[in-house]
Amino acid sequence: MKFKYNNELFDKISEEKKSRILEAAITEFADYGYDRANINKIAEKAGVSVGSIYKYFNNKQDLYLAIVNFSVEKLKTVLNEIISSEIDFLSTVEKIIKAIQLFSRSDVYLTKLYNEMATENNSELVWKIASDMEGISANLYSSIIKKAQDDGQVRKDINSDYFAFFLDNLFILLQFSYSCEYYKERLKMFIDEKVFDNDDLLAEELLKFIKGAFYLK
Amino acid sequence: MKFKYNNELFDKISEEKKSRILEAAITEFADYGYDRANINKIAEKAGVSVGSIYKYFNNKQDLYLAIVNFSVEKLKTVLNEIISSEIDFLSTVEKIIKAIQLFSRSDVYLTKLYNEMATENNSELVWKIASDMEGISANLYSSIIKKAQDDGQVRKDINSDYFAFFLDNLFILLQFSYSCEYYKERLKMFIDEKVFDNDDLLAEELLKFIKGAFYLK
Amino acid sequence: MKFKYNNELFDKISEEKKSRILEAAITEFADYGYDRANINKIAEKAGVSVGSIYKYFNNKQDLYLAIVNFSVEKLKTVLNEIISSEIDFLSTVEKIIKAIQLFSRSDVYLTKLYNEMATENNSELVWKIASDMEGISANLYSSIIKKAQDDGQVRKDINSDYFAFFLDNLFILLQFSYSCEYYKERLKMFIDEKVFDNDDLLAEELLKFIKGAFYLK
Amino acid sequence: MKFKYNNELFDKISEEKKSRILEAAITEFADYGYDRANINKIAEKAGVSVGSIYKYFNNKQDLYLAIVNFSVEKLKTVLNEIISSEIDFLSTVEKIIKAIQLFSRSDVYLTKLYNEMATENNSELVWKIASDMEGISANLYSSIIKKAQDDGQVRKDINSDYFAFFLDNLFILLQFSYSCEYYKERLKMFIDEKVFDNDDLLAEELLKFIKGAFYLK
DNA sequence: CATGAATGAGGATTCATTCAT
DNA sequence: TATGAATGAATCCTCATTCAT
Repeated sequence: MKFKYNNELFDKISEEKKSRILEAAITEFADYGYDRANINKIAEKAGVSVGSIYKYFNNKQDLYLAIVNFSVEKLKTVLNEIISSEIDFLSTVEKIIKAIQLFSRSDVYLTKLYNEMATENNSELVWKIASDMEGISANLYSSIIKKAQDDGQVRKDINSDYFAFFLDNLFILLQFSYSCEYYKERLKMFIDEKVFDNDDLLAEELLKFIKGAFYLK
Repeated sequence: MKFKYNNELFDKISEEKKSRILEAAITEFADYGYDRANINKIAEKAGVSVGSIYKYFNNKQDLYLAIVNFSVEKLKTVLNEIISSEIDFLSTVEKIIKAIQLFSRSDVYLTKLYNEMATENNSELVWKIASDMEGISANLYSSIIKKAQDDGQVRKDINSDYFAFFLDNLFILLQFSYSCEYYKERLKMFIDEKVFDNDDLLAEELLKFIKGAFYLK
Repeated sequence: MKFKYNNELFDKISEEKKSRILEAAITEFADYGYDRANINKIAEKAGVSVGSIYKYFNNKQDLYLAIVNFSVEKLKTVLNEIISSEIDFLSTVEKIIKAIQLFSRSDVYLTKLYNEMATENNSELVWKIASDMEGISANLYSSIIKKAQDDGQVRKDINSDYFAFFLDNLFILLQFSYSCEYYKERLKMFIDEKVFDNDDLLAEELLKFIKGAFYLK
Repeated sequence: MKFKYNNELFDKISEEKKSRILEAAITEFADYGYDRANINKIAEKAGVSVGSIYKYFNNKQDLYLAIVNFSVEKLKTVLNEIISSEIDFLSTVEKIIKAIQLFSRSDVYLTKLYNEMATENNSELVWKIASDMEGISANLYSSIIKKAQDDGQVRKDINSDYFAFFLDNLFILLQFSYSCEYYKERLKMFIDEKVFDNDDLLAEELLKFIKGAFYLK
């Protein structure tokens, strides 16, 4: 299913203006959270009028959903590239971990936004967002695992859906731990202050963890 | 380190009134998030005056931190009971999983609150909260793993700190998946609508996942 | 030094609207004092929204400082006209006395405001206001006196700075005595109920007082 | 006329408790002004309960009036001592100036309070306060001047009531200039930063000013 | 279409005053 | 009489949204 949160007018403006608006919105929402984010400041940062913002998007929530959607698409692209490279399961996982580390460092705001979004209490909004992510990880991981099981790379006595879920859980918290203040502090408390200086070690241990879980020889 | 977010006056009032206020606050903060939570409504729900709330707590943030602290203590109690029961590693993990499932169902608001809290953008606040949780999971899990390694229950070629981190990640997202709207929707997408009707299956698969990761025979 | 307490937006609106807002603010602040003055009431009186007030001025204090500044400018204009008329010292003093009497009657609120302002306990605010008035009386009177000394109109065995200060003291309390409740009551007690019916007598006696002090033949 | 602003109960408590309450109130009112003064803080500072304060005084305004009254009495005592010493006019004035300088330095709060009080906008309150001060300066100065005129010390072509008023104006602003932030800044602008290091010079010049005004040979 | 000034409802916080103990 | 916990009205300020130009 595909949702559209912007009005037609937004489709017509220049790509440059579009991205100026999206970037401004992502930064503001990620920095202050949904509630404290200020539409007037977003307009100013983007160099357009508030009036225009409201011509492009019906309201604050729609603008929010639009950028969430935008960030999801960006993530999908990264993941799809990895998946389509047709390598073995473990290498795929390793690539994903590295990609998350890279992505979370460069696109901090997108991950913060994801976390912010997941906290949203408005249930209608939650449903819209969750649906929006549909298929992205759930089906993706599940099918990779099934394929790996067929190939004999992964143990067969596991439920691929549940294991896809656990795998994604590890990935999600990895992202948060690289982007969101609270989870960063938390990671430091588990390891130490210097944990962020050694991405490879973390990747290596996580891979070991996952490898064990999936019973890879 | 130990913080105290309420004023002395709060210590003096009846336990019944205390819990009325804490419950009202937890519900409000968990339902609406920090920003949209309304102190006046909390006071009304708790059956006290706003003035009293501000006699007990210096401001909205302190009230918030107080209930976070309160929920952390509640979690600690549950975990400590399990840990102190001196059983083998795998049984401990199993007990924790079951406890999370139970706790998350009964104390939905506490977990929602945790999620809400972890999203907070105010960095000073984040630091206070994170410090507050110090030792709870980080040291706890790490030491259990180390002990299990010494006992020969768990593989020795892993870094106990990192594995404690991954383990906690799985637990945290398990909690969220039972309490927070977004994560509930997400879990449904990974498995199906009926996933919440079969807690045991989820527990079983997660245990299998962790067992594999920790290389238990 | 020159301060600006309003935002640019305020400069752009119509003179009519500007003065509606300033008048409303002056009246409210002078009637109730800084603390009890109500921004919402000011907005209502001025026929604009609270939001607009806060677009024009950053906060209550800035609005207050803006009108203080405004009233100072008004006073300066009156004084400068008198000074620049190039008459002898005693005539200048006489003109100032008459001007104060006139001004205090017509612009009661400005003087009440001055008194209110001088009472302000917030020291940062006090410094801003005092600096704002810089040069208005201090340098003005002092230089007039010096010039009068050079001309032989005024005795030379006095310190012109101190005498300027004493002179201004007399002027300030004259203003208060015509505008502020307390000082009005006080004046009545010194003279009688009908003192305000005979401005000329007061002016005449004050002139006599000052004339003696400055040793004019 | 004599007013009483405290309830009978206040008369019965120990002098020590009385003065603890009055001192606390004077400090608070002078520091923060009538509006921002906090009755609960006054009670705490004085070491009594709020309930007691409200047993002793009907409300905030009455407590305020009571301390104003108290401070007036203190001033009266100082002035009466000077007046009753039966010296010549100029020496009396000199003594008063020195007394003001001394008093304003030691009892800063009383003078700040006077200024605060004089700004009060509530007209009923103003009338009460002004009446309270009745006779203190008005009649006092006027009669001294009349006596000095009879003695031939002071010129006879002046209205003693008006000149008493001008004289008191100079005294009042002298007090303010030693006690109140705004007037202190103002004095510095007339003279310089070091003006407060040389009380004698100021006294000398003021005496010169007054001497001239009163035509003393 | 774009602009950006104007709107006004909503919420955290304070503090004079009361009253049960 | 003394206490001090409880009350709740009152007010500054923000910001999503509108609409005249």
